[in-house]
Amino acid sequence: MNHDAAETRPAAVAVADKLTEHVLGALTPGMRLRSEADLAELYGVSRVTMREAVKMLAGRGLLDVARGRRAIVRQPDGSAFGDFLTSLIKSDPKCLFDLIQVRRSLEIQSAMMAARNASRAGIMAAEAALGRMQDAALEAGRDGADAAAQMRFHQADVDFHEALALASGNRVLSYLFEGMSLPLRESFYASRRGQQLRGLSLVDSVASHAHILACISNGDGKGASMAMSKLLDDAERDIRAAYSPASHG
Amino acid sequence: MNHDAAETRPAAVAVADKLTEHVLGALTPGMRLRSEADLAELYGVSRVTMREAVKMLAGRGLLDVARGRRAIVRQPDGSAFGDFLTSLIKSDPKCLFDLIQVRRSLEIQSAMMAARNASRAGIMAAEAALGRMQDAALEAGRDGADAAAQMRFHQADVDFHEALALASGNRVLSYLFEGMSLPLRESFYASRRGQQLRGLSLVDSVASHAHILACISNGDGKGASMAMSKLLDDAERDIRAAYSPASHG
DNA sequence: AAGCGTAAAGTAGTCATATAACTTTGTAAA
DNA sequence: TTTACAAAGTTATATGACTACTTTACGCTT
Repeated sequence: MNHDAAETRPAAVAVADKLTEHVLGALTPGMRLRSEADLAELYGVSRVTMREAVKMLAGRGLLDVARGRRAIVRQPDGSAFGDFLTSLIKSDPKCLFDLIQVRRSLEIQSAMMAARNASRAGIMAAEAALGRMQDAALEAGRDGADAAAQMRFHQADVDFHEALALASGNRVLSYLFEGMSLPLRESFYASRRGQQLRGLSLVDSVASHAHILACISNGDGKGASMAMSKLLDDAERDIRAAYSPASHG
Repeated sequence: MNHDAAETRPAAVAVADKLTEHVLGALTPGMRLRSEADLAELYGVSRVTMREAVKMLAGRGLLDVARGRRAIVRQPDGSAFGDFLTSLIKSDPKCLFDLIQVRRSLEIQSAMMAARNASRAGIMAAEAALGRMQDAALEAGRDGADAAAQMRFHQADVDFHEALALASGNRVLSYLFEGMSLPLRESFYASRRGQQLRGLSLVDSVASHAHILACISNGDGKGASMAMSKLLDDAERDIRAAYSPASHG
């Protein structure tokens, strides 16, 4: 009998859906797919069509394809979300501020949950990131315009917040932060520019982060979330000041 | 000078990147791309390679491709995020609870901001969704197992929360809720099953939502966020009860 | 026996060409 | 003006060939 009753979708799309289901249902990250030729025969399409289906999955971030070797199933990560945010902000830069607000509430949640759930290893990871922040802050402090040190500071900053998300035990939170980190990098440098006019320095920022971590390791969720809230309020104020033309005379 | 110095990436990937940049930089949603043949010539690759590049962008959700008509630039929406969440939960169902917690903090943020920023039109949209919730709740109430009415209720529920996000003026929030709605649908039905054993009914849920909306239209952000927090606490409790084997005897 | 290098096989990447199927457009008839 | 239909535009799919890279296997050297 007829198996699909007038399939209207292109074969490549139909095959991509079947392949997606197979990848998600029967395969785990790191596993290799069969060769394109095998898959093409398996799904009853040509190699060209099969390749288009694979490319759609690759675009979605489900597969890693490389020359000469069979495609492998990707570990889930925040890049799909990050790509979406990047294109969104590129098409409407105002969304950067929307993102900053979203980040704020997620960070507060993250700090709260980390205080409740963090393991000793999780706290140590955050401490390590904090140490790297401190090192970079001191280096950047000696030379106010040390771009490399500022970059290291920002990376350590991101690492700190991702360590907190990891310590919270909430994987979705981790992926979200990972995805946000790239689009947010831009706003960081804007805020640094702003902070040269204003008060807060990198060293003060380290102290604020240290306070958050102290609350977390004491299991003080309320204190951690309040401290995080204040940290991000300050950061947002600096970013807005850096972007708005009103501040400087 | 030489422009690519031993290009190691496949041509399809390089072309996809260039096309992405072009789409994001020079085109707006709704615009049509040139024909594949034109693009292939423009980028100096064969039609096959060009099609693979286009398919990658389609997989990322940047383009809508259909047979016979040129590809059009998609309006940004939450589907890329939703696809990611769907595959994540499929590969690890525990992440559903992580998502529910993330949703909780975003909803609180949404309610708070809606109270501050909602226009009259935005509030009316939420009222309309609330009306549909009420209608569906009453219908479902007459027949306790009316699956169609429950489905309408859930859709209206989603509409209500998306209306709030829209009213908040934060586009990122809107996209996030849109993306979460599908993966969360599953948890809704689970909680309904739970609620047949427990107290809260659909009608009570409508009342809770109405209270939130009342706070928002009064500009009471604190009240709105507290009410939202309580609503979602109850919802999460029901969902956990429905999923855990411990509750029922 | 162990290590190494090279040949062979496996695999993804790219191309040219042909044809089918669908959409849009232009034109002529009602 | 509306409808019907033909023509052009465009995407979808297949076949076959060839290239370039990766992995594997085999035999040689040490």
